[in-house]
Amino acid sequence: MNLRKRVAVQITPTAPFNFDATAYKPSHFPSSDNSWTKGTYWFTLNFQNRIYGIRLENRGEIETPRVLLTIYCDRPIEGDKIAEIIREVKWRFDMEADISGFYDTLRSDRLLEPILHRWKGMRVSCQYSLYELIIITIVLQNATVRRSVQMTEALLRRYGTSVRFDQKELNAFWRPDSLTGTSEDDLRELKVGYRAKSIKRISDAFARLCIDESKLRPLPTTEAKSELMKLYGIGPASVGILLFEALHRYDAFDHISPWEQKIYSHLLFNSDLVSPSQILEEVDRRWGSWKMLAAHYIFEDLFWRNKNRKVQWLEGLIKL
DNA sequence: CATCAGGGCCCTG
DNA sequence: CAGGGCCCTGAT
Repeated sequence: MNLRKRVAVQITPTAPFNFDATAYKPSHFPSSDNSWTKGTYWFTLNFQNRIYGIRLENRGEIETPRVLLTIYCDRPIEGDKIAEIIREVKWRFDMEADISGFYDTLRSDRLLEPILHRWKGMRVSCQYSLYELIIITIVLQNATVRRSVQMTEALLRRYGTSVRFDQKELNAFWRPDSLTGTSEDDLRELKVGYRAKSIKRISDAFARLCIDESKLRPLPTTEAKSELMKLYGIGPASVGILLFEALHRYDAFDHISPWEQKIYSHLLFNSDLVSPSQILEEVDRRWGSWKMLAAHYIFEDLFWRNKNRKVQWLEGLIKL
């Protein structure tokens, strides 16, 4: 699919805004629906039954942010569509957030202080819709990163749409109702294993509008959480990711997986292994309602440093 | 070659 | 509430 029509709009996020740290997350596994180089981020957007290519370009500075948004489509883009896409993109990259309280409150935390400085203006962000992020959390379950990548790409190749725009070739996610005629066995052929059941049942739930992202966004966290947990295959680990990344709940931190436990044990206690409950108590005490955003800063900083030059103690804790 | 765990979750007893 | 089973893969 060739997306030849385009419209460009300028966006002004709230300051401080760190473009690259917001668009590109080194802790996330790579996938063919997005691409990043310093100052530019491309991704596909399956939105309101239409497929778009999006390019974001940094046209400002951290304290005077400006982003040029270019929308690509295979047909002319109407004005009301443009407005809705702008609103959606602003939301997904948390561009209108005010996190000054985060910096003010946690400035004096010894572990965070240098990190807040290095990554000032980084926001939680997720280029995906809620449904798409759910698929990501499903393929993360009980799998190494390499296998998660394999499953994602297999699904995108089979059910997604390949689009070309701005000399990029990326895959767009399918819509939930695209899997209506698909069986679990069809999905299993893509080597997703027992996750086929979750993918099928969750896609059906979204297709039947049993769950609606726009209704979930304004809900109190506890309610949003219980709605999401009703989905087959979504448990405590996945819901944490969803609440933070898709719904921007900065305090969504009440579950720790074994690999994260090792990292927090090292960072917070300088120890090999501290119990999850002790870690949860400590992050709540130190970072309060900002605890997941704080953890996000720490993880992205860690992964970024590890990408450039291997962090010794991290070796062996994360399997790729 | 076999065995096992890996960025969980569901179900059972 | 603890623990077994689940798909598949690469590591050992």
